[in-house]
Amino acid sequence: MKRQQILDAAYTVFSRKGYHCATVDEIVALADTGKGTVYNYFVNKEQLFYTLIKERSAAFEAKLDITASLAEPPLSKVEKVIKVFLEFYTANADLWRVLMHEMRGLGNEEKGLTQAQREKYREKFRHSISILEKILQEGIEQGAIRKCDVHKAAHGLFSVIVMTVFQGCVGQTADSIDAAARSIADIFLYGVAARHG
Amino acid sequence: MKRQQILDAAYTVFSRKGYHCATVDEIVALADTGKGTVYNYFVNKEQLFYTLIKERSAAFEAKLDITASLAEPPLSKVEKVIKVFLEFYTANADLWRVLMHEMRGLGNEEKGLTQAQREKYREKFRHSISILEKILQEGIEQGAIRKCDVHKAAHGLFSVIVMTVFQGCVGQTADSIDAAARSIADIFLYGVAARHG
Amino acid sequence: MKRQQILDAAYTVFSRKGYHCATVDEIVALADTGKGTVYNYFVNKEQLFYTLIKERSAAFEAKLDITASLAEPPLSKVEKVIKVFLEFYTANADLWRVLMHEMRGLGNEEKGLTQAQREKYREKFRHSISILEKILQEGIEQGAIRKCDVHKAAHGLFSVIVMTVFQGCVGQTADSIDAAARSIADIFLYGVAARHG
Amino acid sequence: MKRQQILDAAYTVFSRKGYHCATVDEIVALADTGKGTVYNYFVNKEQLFYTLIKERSAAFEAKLDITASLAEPPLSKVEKVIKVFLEFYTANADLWRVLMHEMRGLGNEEKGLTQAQREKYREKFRHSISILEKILQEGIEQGAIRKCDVHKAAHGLFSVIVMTVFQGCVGQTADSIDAAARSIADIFLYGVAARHG
DNA sequence: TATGAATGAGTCTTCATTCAT
DNA sequence: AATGAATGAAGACTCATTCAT
Repeated sequence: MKRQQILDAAYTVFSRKGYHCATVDEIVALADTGKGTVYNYFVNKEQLFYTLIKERSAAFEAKLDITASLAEPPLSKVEKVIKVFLEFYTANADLWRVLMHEMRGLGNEEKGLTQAQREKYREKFRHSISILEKILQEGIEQGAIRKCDVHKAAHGLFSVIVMTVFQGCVGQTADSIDAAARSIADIFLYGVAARHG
Repeated sequence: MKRQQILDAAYTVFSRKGYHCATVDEIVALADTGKGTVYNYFVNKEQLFYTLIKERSAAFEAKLDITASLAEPPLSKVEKVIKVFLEFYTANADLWRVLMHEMRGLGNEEKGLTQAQREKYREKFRHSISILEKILQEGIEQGAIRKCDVHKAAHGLFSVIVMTVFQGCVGQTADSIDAAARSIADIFLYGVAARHG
Repeated sequence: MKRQQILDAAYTVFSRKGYHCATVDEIVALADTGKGTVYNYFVNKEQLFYTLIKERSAAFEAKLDITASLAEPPLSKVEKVIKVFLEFYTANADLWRVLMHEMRGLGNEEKGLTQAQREKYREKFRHSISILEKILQEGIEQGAIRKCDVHKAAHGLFSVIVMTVFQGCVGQTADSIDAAARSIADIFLYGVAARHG
Repeated sequence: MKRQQILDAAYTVFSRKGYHCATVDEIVALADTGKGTVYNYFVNKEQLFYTLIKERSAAFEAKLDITASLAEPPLSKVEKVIKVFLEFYTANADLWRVLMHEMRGLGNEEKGLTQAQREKYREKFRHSISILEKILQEGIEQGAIRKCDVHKAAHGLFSVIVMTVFQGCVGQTADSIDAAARSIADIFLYGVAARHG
């Protein structure tokens, strides 16, 4: 119970302040617990952050895998999977923004995240993108998507999704997410160029 | 001279460590100067960071404006402007990643950047995106680009460019940038959907 | 307990060095504690100083009020109250000298004391002097003291007391204080001029 | 010429900020000169301060000596000498307040003033007080002043003068100074006690 | 298990002083 | 003589982490 309180508080504080500006003191105050308690459940600030990310993304990753393996026409599957992404990212936009920043840090091992830790985070993103690749590849094989570098295309799609969210272009309502998913899918699939003929 | 040494060192350290983990001590060590010297030229760490951003982006912004006002077919102008973006962002990827993170309201007013300061940074991005909008709008008027929400489309394009760079998908060579620009323009303009007829 | 150790050390260091030259490091060393501990109990150096003043003067102020309200002949009450002042000021001469210096608007708002803080300190002195005024006024009403501007006279008396202490003219022994009190009272009440008649 | 500009600026800044909060930068800015120039004329901040004190008090000390050796009735000589004090101290109140504070510092030799330096300052005050003693002693010998500890009495008188000034009870006009001198002389000579008979 | 007082390494920033021009 | 860029020692304050209760 205390553990969950701490994780919830950590979610709020990390989201608001970023990894470095978030202080254990603030998390503790919000979690209504003692500072020592945090260190009973988590070995340090970094591992608290990691645990938070892991637990928050678990359900999303499961849903992503399921969506990818549905039997469905490629183009509509693309839109569906975009929606799954948007649902998760809009709900966790702030925390994930923080995560994406911290992942970079070629910084020293002392501050910021450990190199090893960072690799774990990166793996998560790679997994997500590989799902998109798989779907695109499927589409190509079925002739619904034109031949292209699926890796780059998947990356591009992922980027647009993430940026759309991070730029605050999507609301949190189901409708808003639906509309954004359609809009992204439309541009991604058909481009912005005028079609002649 | 010392001023430039400091700015160069700051570029390296901020890029590697991010704004918070970068220490003045490290910048000073790399710049091969005394700590006091930094404070002779810059009022504090934040203003050093800001100056860095401003000086690094000046040439880029000028070039962007010029490119936007060239008389040229819309579609090829899109590709050209994408190239301008890519050239700048690949050369400054790490620092801009840091900037984009700090710009978010994260962190308290004390640490991190001032609210007022952040607004200045945001203005830079707004300007870049407005250039894209202008070009797209031009394309629509000339019938080269299909009607769409230019603001959203510009945002999307900007996002793809930035993300492409930040994901490390582009090398620093002119060839690599050319290829990436073409690839982004291609997907952005024509989408990934197979064209039938 | 640590709190008291810190206050005791702060008393010594502030008394010896003055507000500005006193360093937290030195206080910490003397208090035999860690630097962070100081900041657990006091928000900053200034508030540590203020707390010190407040706690040290509390007992004195209480005693002053009591002495002022005793039923006693005015002239002997004047001597008594002078003694109360001397007892306190001789015991805290160094720290109070520091306080009186800092109270002046000297120094910028950043360093030194806040304007607001200074006002609090000044209030303490105003209170002390008003007690003297009250006693002198009483004396005038009872015909024991000749009519004069009580505010100025109280100020003058206060000044003599404080200066006597600050000039180091009084020892710490009860006898020394008694003698000084009598001497001050004598000159203040009867002047130094020879009386003819 | 530069030398005098620096001394004038130093007077202003030391008076306003106190010894420690005054910065060489500020003095230099006010003196409209270069920082190095200060160190051409004065060996360091402390010696600049000392020089300032010395030059400012020279005329006063001369006048004091003259006044003391005038052939004049003791009581009126007391009032005259009080006036000399008041004239000087009201004109230099802020700087002398600063001086009196710095003189104390039992502080370390590093910051604040040197022990040796402090002794020089103290000597100045001792001299002033000894003048008062001399006048009082003269008065006693001539029967105008009742027998008392002249050292203590001189100290007391000096204290009242200084405090009167420091408390801001005296204006800078000749009239204000005259009035204050008479008032101090009156209380000092005749006391505040009612005279019966 | 829960707590929070204690800690000190690490950070930014200031400022008197020097010295080459 | 005049200058001001360069310097670094020193100081206030923060915060993740520990450990005794």
